Formats: sequence, structure tokens, C-alpha cells
Amino acid sequence: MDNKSRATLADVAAAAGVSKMTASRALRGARDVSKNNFEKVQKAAREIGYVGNHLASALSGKRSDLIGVVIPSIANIVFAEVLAGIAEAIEGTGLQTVFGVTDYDLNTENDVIRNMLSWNPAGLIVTGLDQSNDAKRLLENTDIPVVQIMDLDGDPIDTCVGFSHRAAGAEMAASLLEMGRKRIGYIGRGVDVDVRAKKRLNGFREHLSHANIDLMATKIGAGPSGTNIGREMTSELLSQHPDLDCIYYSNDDLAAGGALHCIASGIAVPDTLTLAGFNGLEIITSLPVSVLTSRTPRRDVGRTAAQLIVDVQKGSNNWKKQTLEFPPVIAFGT
Amino acid sequence: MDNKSRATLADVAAAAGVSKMTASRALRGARDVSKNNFEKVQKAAREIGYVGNHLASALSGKRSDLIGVVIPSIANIVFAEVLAGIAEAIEGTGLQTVFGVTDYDLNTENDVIRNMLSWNPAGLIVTGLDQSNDAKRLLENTDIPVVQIMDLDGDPIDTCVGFSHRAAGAEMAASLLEMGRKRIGYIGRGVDVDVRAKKRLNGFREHLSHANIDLMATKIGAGPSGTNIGREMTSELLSQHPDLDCIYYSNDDLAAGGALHCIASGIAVPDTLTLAGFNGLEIITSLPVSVLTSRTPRRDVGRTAAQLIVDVQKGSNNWKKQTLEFPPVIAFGT
DNA sequence: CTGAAAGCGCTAACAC
DNA sequence: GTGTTAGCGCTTTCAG
Repeated sequence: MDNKSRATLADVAAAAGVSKMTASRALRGARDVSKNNFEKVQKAAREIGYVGNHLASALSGKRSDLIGVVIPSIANIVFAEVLAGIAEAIEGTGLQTVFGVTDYDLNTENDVIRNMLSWNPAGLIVTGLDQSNDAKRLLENTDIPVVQIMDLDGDPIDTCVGFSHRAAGAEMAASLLEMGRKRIGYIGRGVDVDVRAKKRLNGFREHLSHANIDLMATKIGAGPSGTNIGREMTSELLSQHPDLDCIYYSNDDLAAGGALHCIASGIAVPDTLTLAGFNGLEIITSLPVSVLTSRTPRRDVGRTAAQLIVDVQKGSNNWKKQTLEFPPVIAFGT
Repeated sequence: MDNKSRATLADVAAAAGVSKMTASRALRGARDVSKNNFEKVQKAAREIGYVGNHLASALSGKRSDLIGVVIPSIANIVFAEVLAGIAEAIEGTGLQTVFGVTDYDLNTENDVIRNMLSWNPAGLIVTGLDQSNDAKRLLENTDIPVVQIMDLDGDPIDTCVGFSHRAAGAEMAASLLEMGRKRIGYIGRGVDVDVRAKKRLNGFREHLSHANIDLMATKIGAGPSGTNIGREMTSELLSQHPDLDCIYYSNDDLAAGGALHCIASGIAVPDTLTLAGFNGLEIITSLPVSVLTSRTPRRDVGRTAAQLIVDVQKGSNNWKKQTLEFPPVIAFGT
């Protein structure tokens, strides 16, 4: 934390012996600048150690090189992977990601979205379709590209990249029924705040009810999911309902915890007890037992969403409202 | 993506019948504004749906409400958790996080840091002490607070929050020797690019050599780590060296994969084979076997680093260069 | 191809 | 308390 005020464009221009405008043009690319001046400016900038000021250029140019990303939680590996996909898409474009975390709270989300908009970002990526009315109005009235991701169940504001959680739940129910499972339990975490988990559960239940089957037992807790809590909740649920032949989890880490409980207790998975999760986390694939999951292409979702914004920003594409579906695939982890 | 140009401060001022300055002051807090005008402005802003423009205020005010964060990878849960700690610290402060990913590449890191600086952030959080010379110069010459995190082995540029990887490796070696382990192997991923993993390995080896012990076998691969690849590499290493009584991994997810291999192959852990990882990831704690790890307080590191910046930004604290150590704790996961 | 003028939307500094 | 005057550092526009 030294105390030198940074060199400005004017300094570079003076050093190169040209006007600010020529310097500005030369620094942004050779367009309409003589080769001679271009090199003089580049050299001067390098020698001075010119860094530039995005604030000024963005204010002047009406749009910044920032992509705003709104996610419910960053500690959740799923959203970290979405961010990884976004980072992949913007690599080398000069764009950068600002992200805000909502903690699954609509008011916080509202604040975060407002805050994002005030950076005049090149685009906004928001998780889910279920914003508050205020936030929706904000997003509808902005003229920057908005992409809602990771959900398709509802009314998109603008462009939408993701999949239907309701359908994912229903399809998992169908798979389990097909495997002959009848005594089915459910274990979930944070289903009260995580609307997408709730949509999966609803889709799951609905499909079961078509086959005249009810969930035999459910165990739902508040707070983040994890392998540990999954192990605990599984142990508890099974001690109350030892006759279950199947458990559906709101999440793969819970399911992995369930598998670890079964391994420790000598319960045969998937024969005696079939476990099913959601997301296709890596841990599922390295367990010594087979756990069913819906693999979600969340990295692709992030990459695609960001790419759409990168394309408008580069001018290589016109924006149009659209819905891109990346359906999950049901499979055993192993 | 509509097409309405946003309301400005001037619009709010006009609607409230006051000057821009009064409006500006009222919107930033009641300081030096009559209650009457304060409310008129607030009301006008709400009705118009005023959003504000961070670019303009940051340009004018010389400093933005952005915290720049430079991390090697976001898909790695460890750095996601660092970000979670940062998000925790800045919650409710109005600050936001811009992050850049370096992919463990010094040139990319250099670009990312340059890019960050051009946003005039309130502070910069950079992973590690081993930047390129150019990047170091950039960081030394800036007048914003810089915090280097997650490493203490080297020369800090400014403030530093983290722990020594060399010491962590040495301590793990000490623990294993104390447990009577002698035939020790090592499995690592990306040790060529991940300088901190390399420091741990060096510390580990050095300590062993003091006891006149050499690593019996090492298996090092390029690319990201994960439970799956950990399982594979363990299987391979053990088939070549079935007599190992201990394996040290560069990372907990590799170690977890190793544990899963042992469970599947009926190898008694930790009695026949002791496994040791690094980080204290959650998965380690829910495995049905005991795996040794160094628990790193990475969330605390993130939170602390961000808090330091929040404090200067709020003016509640003067910046001073310091080093804050958050040593990892060695323990069995279970 | 180059430069001068004007202004992006806001706030610091100074008047009143 | 409130308003006025100057910019922040850059780019857009328009003239040469």
C-alpha cells in the first residue's frame, strides 16, 4: 500500500507526443492509427507502466466489461462449477466476473441485483426464475442482456439456460419405479429455501402418485447439505423405517453420505437399498457402491450463459430471447 | 433486454425539487440533510426506480466498492470456500467481489491483476506469494491494500493471511513417523504448477530425511485432483508397492479416493495402511475409515483477509502491513 | 489518420 | 443545511 497516483492516458499521450485520442485509439487496437504512432504509444505505455482505468472507460463508453453473476451460495460446489464454466467462457475476452451471493434469500437477492446493475455490466447471469417481483421488474426494465440459469420451471424474463427440476424429479421417480422400488423414502436439506430442490421433490411425488405410490417416509432438515449430515439423516431414517427399499435425496452429497452409512452398516447398495441423488457430483462416481443420480451439465450451463453475453459484447451476435435446455441424464455413478 | 435509459441522480433531484448534491447526500445517508429533504429524496428515488451508477461514483470518489480476488481455480472447492469466507465478511457492507482465475499460470495471473487494478478496487486479495516479478511490481506500486493469502513461505508484498505449507508438510511427516510409519509413499496431482503443494511435499521430504527415511514411492500426475483419480492412482501405486504402510497425498480428495479404494479392496485403514491428506475437506470426515489430514481454516483466511479491507474502507482502521497466521491442525477426519 | 471539445454520472470542495 | 463549481479519466462526436 504505497502512495503513487497512477499514470493516466494523458501521461501516455504526452510521453508519446500525440493527443489523448490517438493514444486511446492505439491502446485499444490499431484501428485508424498510423503504424508509427501506434508503436510510439505502445512503447510509452509500457515504459510508464500504464494500467488504464476501467471505471472511466466504462462510464464514458456506457457499458462495462463486467459480467454480474448472482448465485445462492458459493460454498456449494455446484455453483462453484457454474462459475468455473463462466470463467472458462470469458477467459481471454477481457471481461471479468462480479458475483453476489443471495443465501437463498429474496431480499438479499434483490439488493445484490440492484448493486450489480449499478456497475452497468455487459450482462447479468442470475440463478433461477423465482426472483421477487421487485427484482423481476428491475431485470425487465434493464437494457442489458439477462440470462437466468439452472431452472426452466416458470416464466423467464429474458434468455434462459438450464433444465426442468420438476421433470428431473419425475424422471428419477420413473427410473426407480422401473427398477421395482416401492418403499421409497426422501431425505432433503434446505428444501424450504431451495426452490429448485422443492420442484424436484414435487415432480418426484407427483410421478409416484400416478403409480399410486406415496413416499413412505421423509426427513427434511434446514441448513446446508453435506456428506456428513447425509450419513446421519440416513442412519436416523433407516432406524425408523428399516423396510425402505429406496431413498431419494435432494442432493448428491447427502446421497454419498447415505452410501457411506450403508457401507459402514453392511447394507447392500443398490440391491437391498437403492440410493438416488441429484447433480452427478464427482464423489458419487468413486464410491465403492452404485448410487443413482441425475447428472446436471452445470459447467456447460455456466459456459453457455456467459458465452451468450460475450457474443453480444463482441458484437458478433444479436441478442434474442431464447431458452436453451440442458437436460440432466440419469445414471448410476459407477 | 429492453431499451430504457436509466434514471440519473439529476432526475431524482428534479423530482424531489432539490439540487443534485442534496439528493446525493440524502441517498448516501442522512448526514447533513434536513429530515424533510431526506424523505423527499428517498421517496422520489423509490418512485422513479433509481438505481445509481457505481461507475460514476467510483470514478469521482477515487475508489470503488469492489474487492478484487485472484485465485488459481474456482472449480477447486478449497478456493470456493475462501470466496465463501470473503462473501461472509463483505455481506451487508455494499462491497462486491470481482474475481479472476489464473489457472496456476503466472502470465494469466499478471493479466488478471492488471485488469483488477484498473477497477480501482477497495482492495486486492491474491492467492500465494509467488507472483511474477512484473506482477509483484504492480502490487508494490499500488496504493490500495493488498492481501496475499493461503501461504506464508516467502516474502510478502504487503499484508499476508495464511499458513506455511512447508511446515504443514513437515508436521504431517512428524505425525506419521510418530505413529511408527516407515514405508511411506506419496501421491500428488499438479504438483508441477501448484507451488503450495510442492512446498508441502518439500517440507514433508525434508522432515523424513532428518529421520533418515526416504519416500519409498511417488506417483505424480498433471491435472486436477479428485476422488476418482485418487482411487486410480492409489490402486496403481499399491500394485507396484504392496508393502507401503502409509501414503501421503497432495490433497484430501485424492486421499478420500485412496480410502475408497482401500474399502473396496479390503485393506485395513489406518492399521495396515495409513492415509494422509491435506485441507480437511468434509468428505474425509464422513468416510467409514479414518484418514489423517491437516485441517486448513480457509474460510477464516478468506473472511479475515476481506475484513481487513472492509475495515480500511469503512475508515475504522488504519492499514498496516502485517502477517496473520492460521496454522492447520493435524487430525484424523473421524 | 488526427485532434479538440463535450460529456458520461457522480462527489469533493467550497461557497452561501 | 443547501447549492454551485470543478473535475475524476476516459470515449464519443465531429471537424480538420
